[in-house]
Amino acid sequence: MGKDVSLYEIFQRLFERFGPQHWWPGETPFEVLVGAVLVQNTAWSNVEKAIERLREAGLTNPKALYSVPETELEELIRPAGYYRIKARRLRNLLRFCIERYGGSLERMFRTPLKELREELLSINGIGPETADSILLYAGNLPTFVVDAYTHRIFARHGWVDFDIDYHTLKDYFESQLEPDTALYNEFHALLVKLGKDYCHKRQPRCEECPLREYLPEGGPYEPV
DNA sequence: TGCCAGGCCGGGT
DNA sequence: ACCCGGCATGGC
Repeated sequence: MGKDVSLYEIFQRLFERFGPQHWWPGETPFEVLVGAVLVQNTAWSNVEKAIERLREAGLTNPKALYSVPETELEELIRPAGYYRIKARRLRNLLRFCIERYGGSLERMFRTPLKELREELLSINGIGPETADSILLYAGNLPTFVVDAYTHRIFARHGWVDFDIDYHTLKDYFESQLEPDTALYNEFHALLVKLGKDYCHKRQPRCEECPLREYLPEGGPYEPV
């Protein structure tokens, strides 16, 4: 796997082209945590509207947000889509933060990475990408975030199989890269930028893609 | 108009 | 152990 491509080289290409992305687009660790749930299979533009409503309502910490009745929370986050299931998932996460860490994210993120990751994954509604996004972007802990863009970009180049699972791809990145929070943060952000601009699901625009020289003969691979 | 977006869960084979 | 439908809004 990986076909002798250097991830550092790929990172360098992307960074030269796009520059620093200053991710995650959230002002505080709490907003990042909330955004990680709201963005599940959803465009970020929709999530922004929901976060803005929470901010306007002064719901800026776990206890405050958990005190909001579920049906009211549903209406607040409605622009983010899947609003009923996301309200439930968000409350599952908030309850965990409150019951386990007294509502202090600072305390929560002092927990050893592997241990906290397992705890997050045990919450209904928190899968591997949401957990890793919270750990990396809210907690500054060195865990690599894999998402649909990462998978699509790497599979289309033939660097990994289309049917690779989340943890195998994650482990591939972490085995090739030093455990560096800033690097993981920037790399994932750059992959999302590349994905949005050049690697859409239906119509990739390889002509101007910064990785075009790595394309396989005959264009990008497709799922079998 | 229809397709897509920074997933995840639960029920059915 | 897979496989698949459901969840929902907003932008192009």
